[in-house]
Amino acid sequence: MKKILATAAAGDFERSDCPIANTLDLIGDKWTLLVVRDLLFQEKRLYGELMQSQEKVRSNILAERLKRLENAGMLEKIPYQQNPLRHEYRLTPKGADLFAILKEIIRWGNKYVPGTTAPPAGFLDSFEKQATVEKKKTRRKGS
Amino acid sequence: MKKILATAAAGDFERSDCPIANTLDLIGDKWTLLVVRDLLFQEKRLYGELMQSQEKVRSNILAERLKRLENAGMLEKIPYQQNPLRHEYRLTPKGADLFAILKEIIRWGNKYVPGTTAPPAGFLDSFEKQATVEKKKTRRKGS
DNA sequence: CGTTTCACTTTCATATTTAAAGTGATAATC
DNA sequence: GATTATCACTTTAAATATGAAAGTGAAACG
Repeated sequence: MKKILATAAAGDFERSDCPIANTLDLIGDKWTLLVVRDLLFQEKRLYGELMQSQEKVRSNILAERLKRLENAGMLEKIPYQQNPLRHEYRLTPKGADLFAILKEIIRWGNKYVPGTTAPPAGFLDSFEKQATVEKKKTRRKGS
Repeated sequence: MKKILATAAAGDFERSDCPIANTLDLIGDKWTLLVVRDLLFQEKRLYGELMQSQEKVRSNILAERLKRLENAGMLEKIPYQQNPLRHEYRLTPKGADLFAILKEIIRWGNKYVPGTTAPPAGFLDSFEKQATVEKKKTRRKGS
């Protein structure tokens, strides 16, 4: 009666030993990298915040992607209160390292897809190699 | 009786103005970038060659992805003989520019997915900014 | 006690993917 | 010259994933 929740990514055997194929098995869809984008660039931490994306991700898809990212060790679910139990999501170094991929996707998109907005100058640089470092204090509650 | 073949990518309206979202609408799946990989790094040009991928792409998927890439202006289908009409596939500059994204995906995969093979040293550099330049002559048939 | 909010989960219709077989135009073999 | 093979796809049917919407449980609010 459970549901095994083993959508590849887990211990299913690989399609090949190609780093591209294996990476696509983890992030090769239309939503995963948007979640990472929000966690990384928008510094969203809560489920409700992640639901606010411009692309209107559906609740079931978001929940499933968060679970996948967590299972793959790219995301951590950290409890920050009891009653009701609530947690925040944070990228691990593995997840935050997707930054380099995201950066090139942004560059390509801005160059070839008309109408896409470019991040303000210098914006990406600020995430360059410290993406996983704590932001300011640990900042909670008050935006 | 036709089939409109308008799987997003075409003139469907966008999810947002985010370059990541828009790029994912073009390449955000498990196969498209593998096709680009073969065209770019393996220098495959024919349908039959592309079918040989380690990941065993299905014929219908390959055909559909080639069509999508072509519709999106990332790929050109160039006839090289009549009777029977045959063509080769070549990336346009837009398609070849996916190189930067691929390179970061390879880097990430090699770093975080155990068992993935890394390209030989210097291999990627040779594609750096001349990815679209004609390779050698135009080489056909032999080799 | 009744209504809200938050963080999901469930359900169900639709869309995409997988797997496998089929098709049409030649080219090669018997 | 009929049979078989090859290439480049297409079609079909079943399995899986996604999209849209409604539902759930545990507080917190009024």
